[in-house]
Amino acid sequence: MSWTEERIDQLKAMWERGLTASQIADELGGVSRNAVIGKAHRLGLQSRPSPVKANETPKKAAPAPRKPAPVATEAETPRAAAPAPAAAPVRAPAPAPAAPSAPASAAPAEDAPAPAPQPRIISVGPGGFLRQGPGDQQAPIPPAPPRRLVPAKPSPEIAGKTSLLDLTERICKWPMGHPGEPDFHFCGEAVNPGFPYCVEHCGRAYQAQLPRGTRRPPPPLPFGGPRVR
DNA sequence: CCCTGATTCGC
DNA sequence: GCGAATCAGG
Repeated sequence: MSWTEERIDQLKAMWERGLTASQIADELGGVSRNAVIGKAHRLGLQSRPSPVKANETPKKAAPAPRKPAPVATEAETPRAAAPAPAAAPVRAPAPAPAAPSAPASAAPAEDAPAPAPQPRIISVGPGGFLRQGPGDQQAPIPPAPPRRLVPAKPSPEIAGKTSLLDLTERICKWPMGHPGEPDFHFCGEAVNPGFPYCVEHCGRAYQAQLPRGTRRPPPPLPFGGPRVR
């Protein structure tokens, strides 16, 4: 597979929607998770909260000398120049713990040496909209209407259920409900190793065939029959 | 173990 | 440019 313009668009959209690289990968198909990540980086899409990127401590030597430098001879250049330890990157979090009993209008503290620039206090209203003060209107708000290439919301009934997108090789794919119904989803249990279903549903799916003539209630099947749950 | 994203580096 | 291999945190 190659990165056609269309596939790149999908990648961008999904990446920006916060889907994981894995999800994106098997959604696009034909590419690996790594390919997706690699492409994303090359595209300049960058990092959403990465689990492994939290700390930026420049301590210690190179973290991953992938190439174990070919046998360094003793003639190794004497290294004495220690790179400047880089002054602490002045981070200005200014959490501004609003003192409960201190009305903001109170003493302006005339001699306050460093009245840390009070961070804009914004709040999030219902629907995720940012509330802003009257004077806060920031003109250029280009919320770049990202084209939804995929349904934005799965419908509330599905929330918390195992949807098609959640299926992996180790998730039970036994359908719950009927396809097309609003609450149709999948079992989602851990799979019975080597099977597409969990143990319970393997029991339903795989039943030894008894000799002909033996009257038995037909085994409940995933589809077709009356509701199976 | 599983997952995640980041990075490196041979192709 | 691509992506497997590897690293590293959760």
